[in-house]
Amino acid sequence: MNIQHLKYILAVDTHRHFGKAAGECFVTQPTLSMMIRNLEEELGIRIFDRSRQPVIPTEAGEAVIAQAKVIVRETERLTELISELKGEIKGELRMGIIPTVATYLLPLFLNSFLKKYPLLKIKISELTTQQIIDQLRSHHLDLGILATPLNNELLKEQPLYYEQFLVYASRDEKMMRKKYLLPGDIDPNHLWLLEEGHCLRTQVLNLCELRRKGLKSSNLEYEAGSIETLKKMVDINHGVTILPELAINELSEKDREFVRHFKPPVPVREISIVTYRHFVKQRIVTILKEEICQAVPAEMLSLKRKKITEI
Amino acid sequence: MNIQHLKYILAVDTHRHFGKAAGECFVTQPTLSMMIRNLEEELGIRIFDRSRQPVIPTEAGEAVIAQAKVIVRETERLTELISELKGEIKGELRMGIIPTVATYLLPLFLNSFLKKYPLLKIKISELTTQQIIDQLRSHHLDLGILATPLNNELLKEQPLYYEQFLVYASRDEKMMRKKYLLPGDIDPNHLWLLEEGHCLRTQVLNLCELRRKGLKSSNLEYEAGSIETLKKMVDINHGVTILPELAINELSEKDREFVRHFKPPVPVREISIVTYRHFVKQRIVTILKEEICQAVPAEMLSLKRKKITEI
DNA sequence: AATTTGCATAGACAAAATCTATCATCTTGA
DNA sequence: TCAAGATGATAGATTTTGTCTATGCAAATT
Repeated sequence: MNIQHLKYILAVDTHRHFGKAAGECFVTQPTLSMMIRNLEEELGIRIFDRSRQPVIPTEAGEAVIAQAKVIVRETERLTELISELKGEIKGELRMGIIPTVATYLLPLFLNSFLKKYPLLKIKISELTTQQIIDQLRSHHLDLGILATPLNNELLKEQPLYYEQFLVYASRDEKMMRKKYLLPGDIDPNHLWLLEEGHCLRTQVLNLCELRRKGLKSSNLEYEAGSIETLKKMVDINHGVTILPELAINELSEKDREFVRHFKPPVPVREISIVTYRHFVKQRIVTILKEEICQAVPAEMLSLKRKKITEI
Repeated sequence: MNIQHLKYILAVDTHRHFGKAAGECFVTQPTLSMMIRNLEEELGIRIFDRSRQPVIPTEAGEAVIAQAKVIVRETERLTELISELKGEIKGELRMGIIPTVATYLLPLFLNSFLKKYPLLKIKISELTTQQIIDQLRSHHLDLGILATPLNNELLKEQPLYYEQFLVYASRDEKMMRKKYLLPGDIDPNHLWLLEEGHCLRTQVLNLCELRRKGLKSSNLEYEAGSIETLKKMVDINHGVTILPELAINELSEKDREFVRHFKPPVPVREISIVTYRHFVKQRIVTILKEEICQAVPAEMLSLKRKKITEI
């Protein structure tokens, strides 16, 4: 039994067809048939039932295929590891990123990063924090970029930057007369929030020490799906919202009039690269980290006069 | 790269000597040298530093060896799985068992079990509950026999039997005049306990609703290392102790005078076979379970008029 | 009945793994 | 210091394994 045998049975399992499976393995159909028959003889069990069309795995075959998948996956990890050890920056990097970071961070570094490492294929998915954690665990993602700390022993967090929360409000909000605000200055009944699932929503609730109950219900209940929408709600319907620093940087000169800072130590969210414990492409992560840290404003890299908001 | 290559590098890593490693792999030294050189060329990295004696892995080699171990281990699991699928009862079964069970349970089934399945090699270690859980997780054990429930999602528990707790006390204990006892009848200051680490100790403390504080300290502090010792302490120094049912079965006719039952529902401990989630030798476990259930008294198999004591 | 589809078989060939014999280098101790 | 021993590398022969092309056979389809 060798790894090739296992790849053959996985291909047949996938295609349920010897000819197509052979094509995927870049061998002829007789070769693949022979190899699988040899393996079945060596193991002493039948893996596929060829009497039915399309072929299906036997009951025993199902179990063997499941374990074969584990082995093939681990050999792939070995080749990734070796590529990593040789300092090669290539292959595939599957990245999960929370939406409230993605919109503003990706444009800052992605293009130059792709140009610098043309052999690296990057797959990005916008996901919630929980989805990222799940998919790191199931090996569907290599790394996540999200707000930390997560307090999960199986995950490794490498902080990237600390992003201020800022207040964006309409002119008629009382507090807008002050220069520096405290969380208590915000009227919870005028506060626009993101919809459930966004960790930014939870952080804003924590920051304002609200649990979102006992609030007066107005004639409009609306929970925004993006930061862009939050801002528009303030522009059109008045009220107040809390935006992350990178979103502010994109505002026009005129809109910045409606931004107020918190009083130091300013509340921030910690944005980190998160990987699973035994992750092998550590070098790629280091490079990615450097690239991002160069792309964001330098003052965001330190924690001076800042205070991390829990998720 | 194939599995054989990986086994070769693991052998060299183990022996730090090409000749000995070749012997372990049942090939000649030139074959092994050649294979490893081929692999190193294919991967493009040097795995062993042969300039030193004995040979040592390079830094990169250490990482490759670690991942190779994972792969080889998973292929071993595949062959175990296949053996299992073929209904063969052979190979190695590494079993962890808590001491308070081992002493009394093993003699009941082990000999006949070994005779029935001569191809099965059984390795038994007496370990604490925590050690068993750790070693199941690290794959150093295939299964554990211990008191449950453990409330651990990664582990699968298959209850074997429910073992009564019984009181063994010297004649001068007041409660010995009653026929059926309640936990409250036991004088905590006269109670002999096993040393820390035994789950039986914890269960006895739970049963008597003690946390072992606020007790008068006598001029003798002694925590026993085995049930046999507990009994002797009662015999010689008077007092009371709590023994599991199987230990009672071994007492002489005379000693049984000093045994009292609890009032129904009698407190019991649940003894189970515990395996790790993806364990493959499920059939062997089934057989073992049947064998044990035949060996213990039939009335221990049901939970009727019994109540499980938490650990 | 003829055709197509899908897997198995046979024989040839090429690649690989392994063997025996031998070499090169380094260490050790008389 | 130099021969002996230990250790790994190299060379060439041989066996084993993997793969190909060509073809066979059975079942499904037209």
